[in-house]
Amino acid sequence: MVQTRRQSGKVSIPRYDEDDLSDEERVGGANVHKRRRISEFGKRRKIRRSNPKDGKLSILPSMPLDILFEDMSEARWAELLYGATNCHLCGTMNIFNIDFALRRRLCLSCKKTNLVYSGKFSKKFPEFDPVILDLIPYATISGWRSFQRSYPPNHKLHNKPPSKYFLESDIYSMAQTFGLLTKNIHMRKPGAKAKLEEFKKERVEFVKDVVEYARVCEGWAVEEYKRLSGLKDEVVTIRRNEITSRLRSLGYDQFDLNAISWSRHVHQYKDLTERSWNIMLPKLESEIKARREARLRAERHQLIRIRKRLAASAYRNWKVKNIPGRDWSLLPQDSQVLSWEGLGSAIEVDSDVVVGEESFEGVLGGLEEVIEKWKVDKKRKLVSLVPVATPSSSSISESHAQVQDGDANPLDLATSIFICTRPHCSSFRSRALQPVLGTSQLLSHTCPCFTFPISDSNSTPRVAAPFELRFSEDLSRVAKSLVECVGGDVARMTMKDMDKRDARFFCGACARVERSGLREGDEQLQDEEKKLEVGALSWRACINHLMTIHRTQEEHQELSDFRLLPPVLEQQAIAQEFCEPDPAFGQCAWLCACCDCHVYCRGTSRVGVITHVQTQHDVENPLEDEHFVFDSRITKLLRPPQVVRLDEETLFGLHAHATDHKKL
DNA sequence: AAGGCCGAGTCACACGTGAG
DNA sequence: CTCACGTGTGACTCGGCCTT
Repeated sequence: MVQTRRQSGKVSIPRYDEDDLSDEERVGGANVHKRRRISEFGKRRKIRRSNPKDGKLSILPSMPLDILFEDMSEARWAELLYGATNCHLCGTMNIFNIDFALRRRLCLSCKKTNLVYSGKFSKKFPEFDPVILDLIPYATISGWRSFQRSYPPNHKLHNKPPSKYFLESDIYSMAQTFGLLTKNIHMRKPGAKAKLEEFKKERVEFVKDVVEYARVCEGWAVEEYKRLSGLKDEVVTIRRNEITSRLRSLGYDQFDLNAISWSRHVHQYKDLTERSWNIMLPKLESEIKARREARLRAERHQLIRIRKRLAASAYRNWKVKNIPGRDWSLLPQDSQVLSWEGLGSAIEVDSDVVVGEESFEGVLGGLEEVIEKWKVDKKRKLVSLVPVATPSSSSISESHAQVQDGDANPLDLATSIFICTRPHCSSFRSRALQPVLGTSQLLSHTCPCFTFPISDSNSTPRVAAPFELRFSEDLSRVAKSLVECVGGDVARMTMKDMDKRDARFFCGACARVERSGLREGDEQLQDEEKKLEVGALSWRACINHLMTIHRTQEEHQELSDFRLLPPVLEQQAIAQEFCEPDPAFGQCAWLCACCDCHVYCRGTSRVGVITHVQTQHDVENPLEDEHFVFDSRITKLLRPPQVVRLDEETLFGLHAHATDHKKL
């Protein structure tokens, strides 16, 4: 709880005794001592007034005093309205809310402790007659709310009369008077009963009038507050206009003056003096300077954005003119090209130079050479990542970095499998890392691993994005075992060769799990039933199988446990595949041949690719195999493998192979 | 369920103070 | 005397709790 100044002992509690202070004394009567006490408190209250006459009785006519009560003179109203802003009960300062029904300034704290809610009266004062509540003026706002509760028109409590809160001292005082009158009745004093009835009637009338007049006064107070704040706004506006006109005459731009009009030096409820002007001027000037710089920065930023859009448009036109659509995916990203210094220097020229699309056309002439160099460098970097297996072991000692261009492209080897480890990379699918296979896929990989353009020694080195495209030794080893299974030359067999061979493998690890399941199941199984069911996997599906099924499991240890199916089963699986409709067919194995002819990318549906060709390449009636193609590699990767039955003999072969492998 | 009670947190503004 | 700045505190709001 916050301690008030009175509570902390800084302020003594003033007395506010209505009875011993006459109206005359309140507004300048003979009691100098009391007047000084009030005026001292008055000093602490500093409600700013533009006109020194404000706050005196001269403004009282604006108060609706047409209904004046005998118990409350004009002077006392003036004291209530414009007197000290201390709480009339505890003396706390800065109490601006006046309760017009109670005719007192009361702080929230006093309201909380001294107001009695009518609903609690009988419990709090069981010995008092509840009738007396009708004889006491009441507040309609408690100390817990600064407004009266109101309900929407359709609410059942919409017409509920406001809650009543009575001042505790009023209750005691009324109880005393009421008690006296009833006592007279008990004493059988003549006319006592009539006197009580008369008193009650008068008081009820009085309360009614007080409460009604309080509503009028509250309305006036709201209007008065509005009027005063309007005056205040006027003063603030005059000050602001004066300051801005002075600054304008000093040569400052209206743009920047608008920006500082809400500055705390400007937006103040104070008259502008020469002294304050001299003090604030240097501060304002530095503020204006900062604003102007910020504005110029923002304008420049906006200009650069517009120029970048123009440059991007010029680059696109250049691509259309010079690069066949199918090679676009091999080009650097637009953002990379925009930061290329050829375009960059045209974008960054001074703001007053007019830059149009044609400003970039001349520069773009030199772009092709830069891109060619970049592509060569990119390929060289990737090739350098492909390790060369030495004859003695499968460990990596050298790389293909020095391989002559005449040799077969190492990136196309079946064993050259890369993985992009960048989070949210487009090659991510179903949470498992997706391998990046083949030259075109590698070169069109969209992650900004390769800085463009390649930095020459004299240019400033750019901050490169972390290189996250990595040669995957694990997967490469698996691919190597697959190549060996089909009797291929690991150093020469390319991905295309593997696709052409189109062999079918099965996963040894999964087969062993299947076999142990059978063993535990029933010892009495027939020979036919002892046969294992395994999936017939293409070489690409093997890689996929490993990435999705075994990547997180312990079997991961036995990476290269894929085995070639016996020729009979292989033929059987291929035949089954041929007979059964491919569920992936028509779904997501279609590629655009216009922008991505030989480049692997995520396939889409047939309808999707047709729409793409129509909208992106302006082909009205796209033709299959000309504008879009079906990529069977994707279906082999995605479709569920055909199930073939493996006999014990092959399984023993598998077992022997595995133990042999371990011995080696 | 209505409606008052009550604590906690935030905001705006008046006051105190010291400098010029 | 005027002003800037820091501080104290009443006003206000919100939301949960309690009573009727």
